[in-house]
Amino acid sequence: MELTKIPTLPKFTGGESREERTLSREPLDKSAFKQVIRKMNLKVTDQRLLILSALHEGRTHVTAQEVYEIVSAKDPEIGFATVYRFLRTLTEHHFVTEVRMGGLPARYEMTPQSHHDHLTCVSCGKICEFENHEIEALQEKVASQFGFELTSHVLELYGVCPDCQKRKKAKASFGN
Amino acid sequence: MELTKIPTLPKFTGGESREERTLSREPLDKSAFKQVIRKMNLKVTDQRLLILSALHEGRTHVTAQEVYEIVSAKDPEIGFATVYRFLRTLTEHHFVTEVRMGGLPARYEMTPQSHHDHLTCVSCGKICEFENHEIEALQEKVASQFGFELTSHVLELYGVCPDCQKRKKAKASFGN
DNA sequence: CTATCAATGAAATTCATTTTCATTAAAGGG
DNA sequence: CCCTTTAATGAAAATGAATTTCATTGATAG
Repeated sequence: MELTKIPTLPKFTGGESREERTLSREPLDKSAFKQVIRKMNLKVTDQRLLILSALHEGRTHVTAQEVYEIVSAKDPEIGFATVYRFLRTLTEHHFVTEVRMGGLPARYEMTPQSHHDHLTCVSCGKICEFENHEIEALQEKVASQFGFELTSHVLELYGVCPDCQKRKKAKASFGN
Repeated sequence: MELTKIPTLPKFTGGESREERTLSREPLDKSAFKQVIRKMNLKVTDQRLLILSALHEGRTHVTAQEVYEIVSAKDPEIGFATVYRFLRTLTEHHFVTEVRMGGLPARYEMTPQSHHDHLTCVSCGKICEFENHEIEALQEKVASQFGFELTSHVLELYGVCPDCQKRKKAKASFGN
């Protein structure tokens, strides 16, 4: 029986301030980014290198606007459309994954090596990532029962995080 | 062990033309719609009754634009904003469920009595509905492991439907 | 029947996203 | 290294869904 993978400290990637963890990936140098761009048959430009490094070093789940602000700090000449276009291209080539919730602006993250889904607090916006092979297996099973070849899925759980549960209880008792 | 519920005929709700099945609910009369509106502490208007009947009789997963066109046919005076506003209100009160896929316009359906998730064909847009209690149970488990109280979830599976698989194979062999 | 206040319709607005187009610059061959 | 080709860029305009505004209309309680 496969167990749900639970990190020793829940990966709360965010909080009231919408801060998220910074990624601690192995440092990818410029030439690695160039490889990525060349794999897509695109020309290597400073703008694209900047965007990739922003995605790589920055926090996960950034909006296009946020990426634009990050790269603008290093090169004020860079255009918004360039960021948008490249994010779309990266998404189409699956180097980046687009996450959309409700009608909010799309958020982007480097496509994670190990697939994960999201558990989001409806009260404060915290995002926990999780991975559950049992659920994945059942999804495959459902698809195959309908004769589908599964290509991808979106699983977003919404709930109230422990902190917000406490906060609500505190407020409730204060109110009485 | 709970089995995935599979209808005798897969509920293919759509096809190339984006047609979807019409619902065969027990006929709700006007007074039932009035009840729904009154439950929300809203005033009963002809427009709202029209919108409800369009949602009830029409196909599932309609866009606001489609609802507008349906009700326009019966009452050309009706405004787009009225449709939008009422769909939002219905959604907030959980009488209607909003489904968003990618950046496409939101689609609405009467909130299903038995919860179901969607299996969508990325090639032709067909939507199959399914229900899997094992997956639901595992979702609860994951949430509780993070200390969350689960309030809702979105599970969308994407794949290639049997028809499109055949079509692609046919095209491939024709090409050689 | 009348007053009150929500609901409506038309149009304007917002905001994310996408496209246009003139200019700039990457990459490959000489 | 220079030139040519063609893609990439940046600014601005365009698009399109969603939302809001506001003057008018109409539902409902008394």
